[in-house]
Amino acid sequence: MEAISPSKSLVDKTYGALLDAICTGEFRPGQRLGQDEIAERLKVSRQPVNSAIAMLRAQRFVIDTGRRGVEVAPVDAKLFESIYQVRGAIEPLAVELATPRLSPGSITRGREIVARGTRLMHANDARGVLQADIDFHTLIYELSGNEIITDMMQLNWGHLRRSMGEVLRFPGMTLQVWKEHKAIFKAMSEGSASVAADLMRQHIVNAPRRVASGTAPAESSL
Amino acid sequence: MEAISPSKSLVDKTYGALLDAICTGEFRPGQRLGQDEIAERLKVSRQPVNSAIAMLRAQRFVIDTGRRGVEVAPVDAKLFESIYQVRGAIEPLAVELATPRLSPGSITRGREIVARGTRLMHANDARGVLQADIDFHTLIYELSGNEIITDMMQLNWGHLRRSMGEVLRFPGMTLQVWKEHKAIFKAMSEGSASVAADLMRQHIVNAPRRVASGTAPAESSL
DNA sequence: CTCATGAAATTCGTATACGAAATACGAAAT
DNA sequence: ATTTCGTATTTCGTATACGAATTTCATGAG
Repeated sequence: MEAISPSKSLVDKTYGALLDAICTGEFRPGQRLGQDEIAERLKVSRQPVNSAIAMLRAQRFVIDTGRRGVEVAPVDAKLFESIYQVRGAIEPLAVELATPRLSPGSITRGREIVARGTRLMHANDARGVLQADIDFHTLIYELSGNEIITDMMQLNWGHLRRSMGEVLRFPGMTLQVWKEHKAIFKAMSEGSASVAADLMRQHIVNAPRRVASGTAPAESSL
Repeated sequence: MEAISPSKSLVDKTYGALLDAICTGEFRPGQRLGQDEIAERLKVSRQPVNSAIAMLRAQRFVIDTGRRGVEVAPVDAKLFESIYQVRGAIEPLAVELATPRLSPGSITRGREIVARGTRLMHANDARGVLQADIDFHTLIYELSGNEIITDMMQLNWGHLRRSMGEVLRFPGMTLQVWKEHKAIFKAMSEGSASVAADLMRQHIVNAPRRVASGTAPAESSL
């Protein structure tokens, strides 16, 4: 027998809906979030909306205006940089931990994700590519067996998706990304933990440069 | 004129009270948390309690029983290990980032914390020493200028405080800790970022061993 | 005596209600 | 015309109310 209907609470569903709207850019940075309006749109009462907003505030997806209510946090270049500094430390660790724990099944899964990402990239499906990117890294987090990494990075990907939203219009620039993903996973499959970790380190160093050059070639970058 | 009373919301105050009770061990692991009971004790309605519990659940301080309500999450050795794996990657990074940003004022603050920790340790004030430990590392997080690090580690310290609660009865074992803190901060003050980072790395490697040997000398450790 | 069954009591999730605080708007005074 | 003050309206935070689901306890059958 299986558990029936996960049927999450309205708070969780509201939280998910708001987070998604923020990350996809449906809610613009700086936009004010009115509880009544959200409650009406999602067909729930204000109570779950209030709880969800409290969680989003604790995670810096919305900020207090000091006055009344909250607004969507700005897409902060400084936050983006902070996340990549952290990723530079965490992702190689995740690779190191995950490599000796790879099972045949997870190797298959990883290859599938890489194949899917590569295919969607050639199909210019930017949104699908981003999802595959998230899936690839999340697989490694989970294989690491370190739930703190999984939790932390899931939050961070929420912030990253916001920044990436601006980048989605520049497909093709992710070509190199999936070559690197493939190389990383190959090294992991062969049990070369430290090699894979180094490749991942370089991958994370390269990533923000690609984003910066893709979005604002003239700017001084970050 | 100054701004008066920040006057946090009841949700925040309730969250803080519950988190504190969990971290200090006033609420034992596995203990069921009834909303009515908490609301009555804190003299608030169930509504802020409900919101606060939703946040604590998202942060794994309480877990769903699958049945009714939530209970305090067990103090998990696996979680403890996970946090130290993450700290091993993050703390040296924080030191690297913080070192070139040290101001004369922050150097003074750091020395004060080290002096206080050392003093309280000799006074066998275990709780004060733990607070100084948190203060020391938090200072570095903040000096790093990376708000992601600050946020992540503040959550992790919540979990760590729970494990440490068991260790507080073994003062004296922290003697080496404050020698290392002093050395780390000395290297930082001299601008030797990589040296300080290496010292921090070693500090984090040593820490869980001290805890394990202090609490359960017979056990196989973690 | 043990286990199953059902009703009563708890307790949670969510909706609604209410009071307080802030904003918006208009009128009056300079 | 601009600014200032007062009032009306909006909106949030919190309290209370209500329905659903689960637990508990008692009663009865095996």
